Amino acid sequence: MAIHFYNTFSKMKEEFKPIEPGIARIYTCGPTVYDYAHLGNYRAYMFEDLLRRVLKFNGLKVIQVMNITDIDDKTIKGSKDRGIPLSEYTARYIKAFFADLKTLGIEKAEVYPKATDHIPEMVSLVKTLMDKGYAYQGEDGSIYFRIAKFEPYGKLSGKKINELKCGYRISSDDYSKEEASDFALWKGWTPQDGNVFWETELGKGRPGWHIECSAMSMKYLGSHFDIHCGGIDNIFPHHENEIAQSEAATGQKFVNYWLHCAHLMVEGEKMSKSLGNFWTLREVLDKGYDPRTIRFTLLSTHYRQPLNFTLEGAHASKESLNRLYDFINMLQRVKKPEGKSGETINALVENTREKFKENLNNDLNISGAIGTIFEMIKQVYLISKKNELNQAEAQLILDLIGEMDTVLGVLPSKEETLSQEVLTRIKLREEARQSKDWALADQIRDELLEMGIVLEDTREGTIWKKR
RNA sequence: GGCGCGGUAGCCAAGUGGUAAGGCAGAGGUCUGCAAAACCUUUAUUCACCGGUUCAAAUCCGGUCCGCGCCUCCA
Repeated sequence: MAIHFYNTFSKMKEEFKPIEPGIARIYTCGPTVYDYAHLGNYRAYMFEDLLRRVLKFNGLKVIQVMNITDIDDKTIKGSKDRGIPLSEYTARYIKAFFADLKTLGIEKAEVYPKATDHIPEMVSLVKTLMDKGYAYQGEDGSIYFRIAKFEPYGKLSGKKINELKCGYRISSDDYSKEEASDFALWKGWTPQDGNVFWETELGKGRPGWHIECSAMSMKYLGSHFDIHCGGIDNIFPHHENEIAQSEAATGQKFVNYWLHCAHLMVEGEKMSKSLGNFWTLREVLDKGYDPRTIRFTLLSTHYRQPLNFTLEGAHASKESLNRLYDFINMLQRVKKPEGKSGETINALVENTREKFKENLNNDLNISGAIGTIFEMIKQVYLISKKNELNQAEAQLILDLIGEMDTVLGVLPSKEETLSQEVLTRIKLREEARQSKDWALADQIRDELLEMGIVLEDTREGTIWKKR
């Protein structure tokens, strides 16, 4: 089944054809580790997680590279303000970042290169650009990319250089450029940088922001690879600049498919640090939401739609997942050896699998894919209601859900257990119910509910679940 | 101003030519000792608005209104 993605470059949905059959090489713009990442950042990483999972679901091997930007104005400022070395300052945020990824169930990329570990690669790339006349050194010692020489500049973002508003953030280094829109490949050392600098063939200084992505993606994925992702705000200037640097240096096409996700909104505005309206993962978890609920919330809206994050929405996600979990519990309790649903279940499972995949392969239509799961749930409940479901069929459905969860990643990783003490209380309640001591039975049920354990009395006896 | 995305029920959200998925929330009912879960019924004669194309439009075309993003920190 063909996979289609919306390519920012062509502004159209295109069939995905990997350069090397069977392998998808992906570069995803990662975090700048000057602070804790916020939910908006994680929306982007969640989208990239979905992308890699869907590719794998289709049987492709994925090689994903995600950079860690550990050198820029903000990290330098942060380390100076705290009076600690840059690497020590960034280490805590790198650690927090990986911890959050784990919490959210985001699969690890194959490579997480740090900018500071790749200075030689960047220097070499800048030298190539200088040799080819695409870069020049300004009076301030910085090296700039000569946009005027790269004719296709603007082809990703649809911007024309002469129409760009002049930046309002004109700093002294702008007087060293030939054109205001030229961007820094290498920044000459200034006193503000303190002891953060590298002595290289380009002089004393540090890399510009964009060059790391070109140097590191080419190192790990080759000079021409399949997919490059990021937030929509990276289209310009970041990705535009990456194309310019990379293609000017190698003379070949940099990336085939550019995928960008829309922003996470909060009360109608994008969540960002500069607006001060951001929530970290920890803050949301502290409001009592399960990590899987947050994962599902971030995942369940199509990546090109702005996602308005609200507590009401998180609640809806939580209840949706509960419906799924209850359904799984029900299937696990089916013990009937015989049944007469036969063909119906087989057809339903096949059909659901097909539609699920079809939706995902249509530009990662996760909302549609999730819809197919809940449609199936309803159908299966109707069949089970008539007591026509047997154990083998229940297992078939459980297997399908397990398969689909390789994409969703919302099922609990291991079975939950109760303490002996709680099990004893449940047993006591059973006895109370036998002797129709409803007061005691209800009291125990309320007691356990306080502890987050829900009891349900079914035909086959009492079952429990954690909520 | 330039470029881009969008407006579908109380909320979230699929659906790109064939007669409105799904989730949450609400109401009534079945089941239950009571609950819970599940099921049934119910909640958009209609997809921002106005024209047009078509046998047929939420979907295509033109226009209008509104919201959001980017235009050198940003996921």
